[in-house]
Amino acid sequence: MSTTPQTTPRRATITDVAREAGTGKTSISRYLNGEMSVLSAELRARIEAAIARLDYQPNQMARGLKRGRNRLIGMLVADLTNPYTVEVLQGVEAACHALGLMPLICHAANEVEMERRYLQLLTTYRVEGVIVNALGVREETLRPVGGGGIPAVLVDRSVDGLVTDMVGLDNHAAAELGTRHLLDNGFDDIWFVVQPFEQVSSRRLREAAFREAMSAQDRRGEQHAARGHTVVLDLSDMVEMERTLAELDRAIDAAHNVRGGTGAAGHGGRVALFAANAPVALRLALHLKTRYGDDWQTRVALLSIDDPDWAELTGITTIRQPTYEIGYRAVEFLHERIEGVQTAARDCLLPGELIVRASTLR
Amino acid sequence: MSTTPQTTPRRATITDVAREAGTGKTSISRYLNGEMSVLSAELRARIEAAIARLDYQPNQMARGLKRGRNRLIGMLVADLTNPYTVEVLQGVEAACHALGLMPLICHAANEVEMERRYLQLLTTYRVEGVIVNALGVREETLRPVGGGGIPAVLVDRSVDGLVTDMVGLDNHAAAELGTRHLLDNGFDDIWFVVQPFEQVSSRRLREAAFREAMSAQDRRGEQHAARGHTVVLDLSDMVEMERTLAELDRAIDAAHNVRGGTGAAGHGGRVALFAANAPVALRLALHLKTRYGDDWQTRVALLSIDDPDWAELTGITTIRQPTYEIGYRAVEFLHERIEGVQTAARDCLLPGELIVRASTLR
DNA sequence: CTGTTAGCGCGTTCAA
DNA sequence: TTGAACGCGCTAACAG
Repeated sequence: MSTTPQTTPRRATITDVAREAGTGKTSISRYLNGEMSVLSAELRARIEAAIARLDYQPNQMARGLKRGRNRLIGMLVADLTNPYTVEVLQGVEAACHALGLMPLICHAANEVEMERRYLQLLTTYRVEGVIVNALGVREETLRPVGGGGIPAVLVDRSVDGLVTDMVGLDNHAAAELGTRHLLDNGFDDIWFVVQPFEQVSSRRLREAAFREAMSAQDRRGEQHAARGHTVVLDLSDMVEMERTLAELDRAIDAAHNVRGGTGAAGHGGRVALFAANAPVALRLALHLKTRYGDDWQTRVALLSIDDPDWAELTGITTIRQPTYEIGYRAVEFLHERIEGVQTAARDCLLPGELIVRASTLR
Repeated sequence: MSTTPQTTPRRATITDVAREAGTGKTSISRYLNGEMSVLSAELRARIEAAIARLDYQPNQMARGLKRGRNRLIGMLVADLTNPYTVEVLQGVEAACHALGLMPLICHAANEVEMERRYLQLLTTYRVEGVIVNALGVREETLRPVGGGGIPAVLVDRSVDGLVTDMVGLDNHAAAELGTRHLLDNGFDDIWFVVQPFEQVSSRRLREAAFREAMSAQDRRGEQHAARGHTVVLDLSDMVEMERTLAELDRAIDAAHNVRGGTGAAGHGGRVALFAANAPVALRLALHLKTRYGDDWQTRVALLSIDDPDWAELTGITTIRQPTYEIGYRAVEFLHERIEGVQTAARDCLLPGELIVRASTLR
């Protein structure tokens, strides 16, 4: 059965259907748009038959060109590798489905240049709006978007100088939640590990909230104050990353021994790493496993924002983001803008949920 | 700085630019298409200025409508949750970039109905071709595609009765590779765990190759023959899944005790589970962890086709698919078809790579 | 070198 | 109820 795939036999157009049905294009158009009340049953039947016979499917491009709207929206994501992104996408798709929109997914693969190109492309294809979860966009890149250009909604991160709707995690509350959890469980040293801030506002916000929660603890006058540190880990630069991890190792060693411990598990200060997101957490877990072996969790506790599916398997505590809802809300916002809503730019901050697992319990 | 996002001020068209530059549309069109040699330097400068002043961006929809090609291809995927899919996507994107194509990603989220809708939509948007990695499509669904319709390339799975190019893993070799590895490492009982076959050819092929490799072992007359079993695990039906897992548990218990062992680790028959893909492997790992605790790997070995990032963390042996290349090749095939290549339908089977980790070593 | 003309496939008056 | 004619934004064929 190795038939040769044959060449495409030019699709039928509305004109073909009109001729086949022995009528004009207008009637076909009306039929397609459901204006049945304006068509005699007889003509409708003929049109139906003609369409079926020709296997006709209206050209959406042409329709869009005509009516000036194509029901297309762009979804620009920075990293599909991050489970967070895929989960948000589910919400986006569900909402689009409900609202009659069609999402075009564009994956920048963490490359700023790609991002720029896709944004350009979405613009020239005249999508009605875009949802952007981007890495390095600055205000200029998004110029054609938001304010003066097509409607835009930002997800997870805001862009300096760009006034648009934004929806994402309540980063402040989430980081505070995680930090409090670690403090309540008696950790002595906590490292907040985050990727280079760059233009990503959520990273900065999470780190700031972490530091704030750590100093709030000081002022509360707990019996012994825990120490907080921030480490910036660049996942895209192997060499730099290894260097940072080695440095972290030394610091952890020092913390383990500071309270006169022998260095064995549970004898020195208790150490926790607070990963700002799942990719960081994964990298840390892999590193810790390499360094301490399979029972690395007895030496260092790991807590992460994001709840990738391996978290359950590894038993690390996480703060799960309401990803589905984030995506859903983003589309709702965008839809309102497309429909012409003119209110001031809105922020929608959704709460994270602490999922306690074995890793952070005493 | 809570400025109100203002309404879209109608984008400039080619006519606007022509007027602004004091010339005709044709010249603008020529400029846009890089036919510089046919334009006086003076006119070109005026056009350039006009374009900049109006921030003009050509409408791709209109262009596509005119020239009959829009450089768009559809990428229909069944499940973005599966890391395999995302990895393939990377290859697809790279190839598209290189060939000047624009991939529209459509995510069916494992729903056959979604799949149908997206396929329909891609068709009506007149994409030049589609890459399909689908769940339940049958020949009818893909009718508009492949043979008589727009060019199509299948990824990972073929569809009965549909004659098109296909690219994916060499399932037979991969399953055999995994099975041989388990046999060589002295496992006594091996369960091949796979999702319901449905229309997914790769599942069937892998299972068949597993069984074949198991019986080939018999004929080789090894000192003691291992027993092979197949389990179908439906991840989408929680109740059914739990039932199947409980059954599997009992069978494993029996195997553990069969050689007079006490049931303690390492005393009975050695047991391995061979997961047909990553989602199955994850589900199995979670279950085993629940049942046996953190040291579940001392009781049961896990091997999986697909190499998700938690595999390294958990230390399970895997067979990594050449995902990037699969995606890249798929686009190359499709591109050839779009350009009119007429050869018979081709199959491209790429080899998997065995990555041995602690889980399956004696 | 440049502009005019005629569509691409479709929706929308407007008159019949 | 029906259909002819015009135009959406753009490209291509043909003059000048």
